[in-house]
Amino acid sequence: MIRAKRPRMTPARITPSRVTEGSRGWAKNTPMPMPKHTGSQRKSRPRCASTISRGTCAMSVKRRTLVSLSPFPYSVLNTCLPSWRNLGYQRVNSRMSATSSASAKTSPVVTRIAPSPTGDMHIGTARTALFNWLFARGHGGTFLMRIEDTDRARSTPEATQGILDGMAWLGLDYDGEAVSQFERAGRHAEVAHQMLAAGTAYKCFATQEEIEAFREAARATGTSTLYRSPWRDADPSTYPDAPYVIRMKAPREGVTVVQDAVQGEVTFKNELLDDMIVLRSDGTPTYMLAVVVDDHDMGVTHVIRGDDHLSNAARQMTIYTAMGWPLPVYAHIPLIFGPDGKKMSKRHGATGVKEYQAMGYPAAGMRNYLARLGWSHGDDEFFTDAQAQEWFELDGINKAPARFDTKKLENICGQHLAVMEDAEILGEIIGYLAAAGETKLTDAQQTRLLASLPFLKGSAKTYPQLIEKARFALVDRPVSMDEKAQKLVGSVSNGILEELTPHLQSVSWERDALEEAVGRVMEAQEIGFGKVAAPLRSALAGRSATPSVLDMMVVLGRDESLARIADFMASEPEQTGGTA
RNA sequence: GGUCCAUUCGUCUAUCGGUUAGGACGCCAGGUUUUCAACCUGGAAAGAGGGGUUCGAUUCCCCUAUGGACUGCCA
Repeated sequence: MIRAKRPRMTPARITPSRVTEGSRGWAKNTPMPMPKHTGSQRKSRPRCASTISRGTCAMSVKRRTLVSLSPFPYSVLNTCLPSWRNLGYQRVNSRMSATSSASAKTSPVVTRIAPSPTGDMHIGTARTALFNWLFARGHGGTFLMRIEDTDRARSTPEATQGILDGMAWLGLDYDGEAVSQFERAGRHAEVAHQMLAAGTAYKCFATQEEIEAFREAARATGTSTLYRSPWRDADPSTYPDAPYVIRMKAPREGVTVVQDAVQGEVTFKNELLDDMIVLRSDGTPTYMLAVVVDDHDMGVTHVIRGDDHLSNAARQMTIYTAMGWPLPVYAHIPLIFGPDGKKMSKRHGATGVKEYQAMGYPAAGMRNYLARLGWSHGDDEFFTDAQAQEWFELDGINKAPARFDTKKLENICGQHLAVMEDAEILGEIIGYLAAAGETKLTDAQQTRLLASLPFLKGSAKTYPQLIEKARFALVDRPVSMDEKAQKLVGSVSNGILEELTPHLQSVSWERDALEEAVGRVMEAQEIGFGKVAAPLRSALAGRSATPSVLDMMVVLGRDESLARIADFMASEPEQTGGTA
């Protein structure tokens, strides 16, 4: 089945490939990409329309794959899926249950990835993005991108670009434009003041020094460091003429229950929740406010994020309550650990998405592995994007953190490489070489590489491995020999090749015919295939470990193959030692 | 310290009260072979510990241990 029709947002104006130093990735004061869900739009918007214009070479190849592998009619999905109907959307808070459960049943899925551009895109962020992408795409929904750059001191354009590049590499296409959270500060402040006016938030004039002093003392005496502002119920007539922050007037009694699609029902005592700051004394919003306002304004229905945000969810709910907004479905997914069970960090080697691209893992394998890390669909290990989209559900996500296992990543990558289209592989190799800072392939090298892929791709797991196997096709004459290849050369090597040459010259240059030619030498000399292959291998590739000698000759062609054999015989006139 | 979360082969996981606890990666042993891989066959390998509930617990509850997250005018 072809998923040619996919609900799309307006075509992207900012694209990963087009965002460069001069361009921040979004326009100032652009409206939020509010999803418009109508049946006709869903049916009439071709999925490829914006993707082709958006992509790099590798991307568009990937996209075509996605489309061609695509799964099932949208209508089927809506009828059989949402497990969240039973989980996240039923609010304990009776005030909200009416609105939220109603919207859960009628509104299509909208998810988002909201990374903060303060460093390289973490592999865990990539997996969170993947889960959101899979969920949205599998449900005919919308997947949005928001850059959480409200921390002006730590946010950098480079990191933003890195995120967009990482998403592009992984083939995680989002709808609409990337949204800058910082650009929306005005709207956030507006909401803060609305809550202030409504009395669900209050001005707090405590200085940072005062609060820090309080915490210091609390730590010293071992009491709670939770700050209780004296301004919570202060008479406005007593307000000083001084900078203030706006804090939520959070409930202090009872409990807040987070209905989480992954974690289940998680209860927090309200007395342990603080009156979090939503607007700083300089008038800028905090993350806690911005994330809620933006998720609401963007129409996000499902918040799938790392479980380090679980307790934040309880606190953020007070903003939803204060504004009377329906809650999204929460799904807090466990973090990824390193092989030693500790949080994935630099100590474990690569943590950045970019690094994985530079190590030469195919993106499809990366997606498959990352999806399988902490999520399962029965015993399925190897699957296409289309299958993952069809199968992905929140209740398939594990609650326990999973460890990152490079061996399994490689294995999955190898399986994907084996079934990928040659042109797609070539495109990704070009991307890999660029990411790794290696020299580009010449046109001639690309041609030979492409010709060798059909028999090479089944045995490599990563692009560096593939390139190593294709080395024979990438080098120019004269072919230099390494030590091991040298050792395979014996005193009879030249004799064998001398005898082989006329047979090769007279044969039609096809695999079977070449095999026959080798066979004639085997017969005449009464030796096995290996005996002939050894010097031939050294002559053709200059290495002891190579693809099949027959395959190599086919790829190299008659002239090049014979020339390499002639080179070999000319340069090794006095062979001695080795395995004669 | 407090709050919250987690715990099935080394690793990723299946199981949704009754199974000889299944699969995958990795590992080991064979096989195939034109070198290296790949591939094929087989094998070893698990319910953290202790209490309950139940006719019956890996599965439900409690405690302990261990690991993790949060506890900012960071996100």
